Amino acid sequence: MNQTEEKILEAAEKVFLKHGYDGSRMQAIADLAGINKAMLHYYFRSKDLLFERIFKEKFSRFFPAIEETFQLEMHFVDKLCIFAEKYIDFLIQNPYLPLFVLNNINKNPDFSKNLPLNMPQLLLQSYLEDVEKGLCKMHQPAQILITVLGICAFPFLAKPMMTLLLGASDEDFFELMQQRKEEAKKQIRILFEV
Amino acid sequence: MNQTEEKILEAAEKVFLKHGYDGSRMQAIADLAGINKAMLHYYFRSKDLLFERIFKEKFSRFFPAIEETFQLEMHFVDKLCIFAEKYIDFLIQNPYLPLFVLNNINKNPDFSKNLPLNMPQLLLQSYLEDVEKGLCKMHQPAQILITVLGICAFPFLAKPMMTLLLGASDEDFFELMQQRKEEAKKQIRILFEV
DNA sequence: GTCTATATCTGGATAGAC
DNA sequence: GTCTATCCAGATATAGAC
Repeated sequence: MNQTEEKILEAAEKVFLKHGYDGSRMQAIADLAGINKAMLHYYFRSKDLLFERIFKEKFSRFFPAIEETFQLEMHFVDKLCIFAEKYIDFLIQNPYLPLFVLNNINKNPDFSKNLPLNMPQLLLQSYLEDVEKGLCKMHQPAQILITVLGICAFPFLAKPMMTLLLGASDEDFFELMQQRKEEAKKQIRILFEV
Repeated sequence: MNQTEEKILEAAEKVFLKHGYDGSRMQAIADLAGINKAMLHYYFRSKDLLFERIFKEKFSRFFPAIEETFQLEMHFVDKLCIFAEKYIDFLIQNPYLPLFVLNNINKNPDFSKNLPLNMPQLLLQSYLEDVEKGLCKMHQPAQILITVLGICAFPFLAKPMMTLLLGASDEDFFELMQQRKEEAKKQIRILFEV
């Protein structure tokens, strides 16, 4: 991959993440990359393909490295806590990611194959073991998944609303997210630990 | 407001909510309303103004009728529970609303005036009273706000992801949301009640 | 108020020189 | 590989008849 291609990808990522597919202009990407519009087509043929390239990469990163976490030898709730902390740290670095992924996930119907579909399985298995041992409260697995992801990801989805509601600056928000890591772990323990 | 105008608004709402501003076509709105494209401009001048009309209405409804709930005479946690149940019911009727509002909230910078900015105040006041009485656990108010809204709204933001991850149908999802009401109340009590 | 026809412009994509 | 110039479809918006 040469330098021009990389510059394009970098620019496309920024523009698409901020404005979405429909709101993005090839001209804007070219300008940001400091090259000509024709180059975009030379390297990626079409807007569609360029977008798909960006989306697939972002999508795969949105589904966090949950597998490695859940293969560790520890209690289910401890795994959830480790996951939450790592995930929030990741989202602090990529605050636009959740909204971008959720907006576009339904547009391309053939992304199922990229999905870590064993993720719910891994989670479920680890969960059931600890329920049996009496280490973990009984919940509906789907609700646990929603709840934990929500605790971590919702603040980033709601960032513009929150800064407005609370009259907070960007710095305030990121400070709040630093604290959110401890808050998340506390909540997870209260909710799921026996 | 005559019948044509209403049909347009109805159609515009559906199209904008589903495709967003950039992804929506005036032609699509006209088709859905069963009228001509020119009529849209006759009644609303431009796409921008039509969109703004829809967004403002949706935006004001996204901020739930929290005021009336929080003026009731009861404990803070009970208020949260009532709010959660009402709000999830509302979102079941308007599942696209959260994503739509969060996507566009940053685009129009002058919506601050429409904001129920006394909402955090009302919440805070009720909260502090009960903390003092020892009825409610100590938390950071901003974290409470994020958490409660997240418990209710995140599932709807994540709907496409969830149905994909869980291999669920639309019916399954709405069934899950019905159960979410009880789950939400349970979680709120565990998290915030002494 | 409602329609058809049309003007105008924007933006993705291509041709072709270098 | 990189650029300039250009094509062309599609979208908003308007003109003008009825």
